[in-house]
Amino acid sequence: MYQKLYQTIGPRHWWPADSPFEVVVGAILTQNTSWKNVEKALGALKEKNILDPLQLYKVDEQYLATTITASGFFNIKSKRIKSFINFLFEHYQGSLEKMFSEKLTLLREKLLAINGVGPETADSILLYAGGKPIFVVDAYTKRILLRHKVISPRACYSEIQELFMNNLKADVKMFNEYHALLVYIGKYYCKRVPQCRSCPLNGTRKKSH
DNA sequence: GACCAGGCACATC
DNA sequence: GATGTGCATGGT
Repeated sequence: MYQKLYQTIGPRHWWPADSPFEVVVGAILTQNTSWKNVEKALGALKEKNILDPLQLYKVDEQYLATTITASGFFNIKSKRIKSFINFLFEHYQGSLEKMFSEKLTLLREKLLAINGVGPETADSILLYAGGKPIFVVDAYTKRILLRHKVISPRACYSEIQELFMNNLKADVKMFNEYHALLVYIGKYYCKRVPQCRSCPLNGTRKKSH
């Protein structure tokens, strides 16, 4: 799959960001959110000159929330960005470089312990900001593998991640491109299946309001 | 107006 | 442990 994708589409030059720190913030902002909206929020942070560890450490959580409204879930994401920043200062004097000098498995555990950082966010940070050999699994990855009947609908994150990592050599460049290519084709060719409006099973889920 | 987007935490059973 | 739900904006 990787060879075919890479040969036909070519390198994706991921992650789209000017710095490793921007990758970290983007990884939190993009949780269940389209990248277009994330770009707006990142632009607003740059506009206010607060897209760096120290500025975000000093900034008020409420002010941060109003700055990133375009990305949606802004109250919760403001809290999550603050959680990460506090972690960064508490353990690494606000330095991403120091953070990434930590042993990979230990750092992953520490990242997962931060409120608001789950497996995909942690792995995105490790691979795309830290250049660590870890495979990122996202909604597109799961959906594509599901359509190709490579995994079961019940497959969990670690199960899918191990499928890649146990069968491929730990190559940062390849992991980077592979995931980026999956997202690229997923956006165009592997959309969610539309629900059938007339199906009586629809509407069983309560509408939020 | 409904549906969707590069998740995650938490309540409830 | 599994399942359901809130979080929210902007594009189609």
